[in-house]
Amino acid sequence: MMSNTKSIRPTESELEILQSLWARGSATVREVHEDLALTKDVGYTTTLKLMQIMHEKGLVKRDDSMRTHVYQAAVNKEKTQKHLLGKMIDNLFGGSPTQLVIQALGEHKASREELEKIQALLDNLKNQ
Amino acid sequence: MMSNTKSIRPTESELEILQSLWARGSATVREVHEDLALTKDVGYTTTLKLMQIMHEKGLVKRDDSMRTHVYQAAVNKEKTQKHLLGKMIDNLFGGSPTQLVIQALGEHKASREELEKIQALLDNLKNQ
DNA sequence: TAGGTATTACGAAAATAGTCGTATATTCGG
DNA sequence: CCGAATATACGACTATTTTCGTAATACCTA
Repeated sequence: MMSNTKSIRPTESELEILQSLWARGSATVREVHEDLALTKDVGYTTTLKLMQIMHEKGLVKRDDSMRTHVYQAAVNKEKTQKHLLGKMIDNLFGGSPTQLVIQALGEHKASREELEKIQALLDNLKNQ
Repeated sequence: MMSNTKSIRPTESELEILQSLWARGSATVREVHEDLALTKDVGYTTTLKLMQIMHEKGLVKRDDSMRTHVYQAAVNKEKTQKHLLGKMIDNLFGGSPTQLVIQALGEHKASREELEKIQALLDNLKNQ
């Protein structure tokens, strides 16, 4: 194996698009654009252009056998999360994932249900 | 109160410099540059220029009463961490801090001691 | 004190991101 | 069949970030 050594470096805007694609599975430019338009004011052709660039970069795949192309993320969501999380841990938390977790838990509220989920994971880690 | 509504947006390079300043407390351009030079290949005047720009932006303070200026971070480390963490949660984890915590815990090993620290925090959150 | 070294200031180039207008092609309703 | 709506391609422009060369100045030391 050992295929994905190349570093994943989506930009801010590219991440927004990837989120839409991850959520939808596959989508047209228009659909993605409608997602983006919910939170920011941007032109359709801008979204189109970005997705074309992402296609060149290999961040997305597309089926262009139809007039309306259908896109999919070409990078795995969890891998990307892992990658960028690792970068943030290095860049901002002096390499300590724990520090990051503490900050995240301390600052951003989680529901009881979510806390239980984390507890379960934690138990699991402790029994190893 | 209510002073810091302005958004903290250090770039990648600026973050590297901030890390050096946070670690050192205060430092000259040369010292910061030596830190950066450990991990990347960049010219001295580049570091200088960046720090000058950061000064204009208000990301760093400096004492220029001496010929050799002495810099300090002007933004709080924890605040910056929080801010960027929040952005990452939005951009990459669909707004769920729990997802981020789970990824971080799952992927990056923590020592037993660190797990205990997280457990303590978690207990605390649960009793509220 | 003269010459080499270190420091800051500054301008400008190079690289990267994000924006959109316009041209062209396709589809679809009436 | 025609016109409106919708899609892609593509170039160009703007803004931001990163890079560094060069000049001016201060410092140090032999």
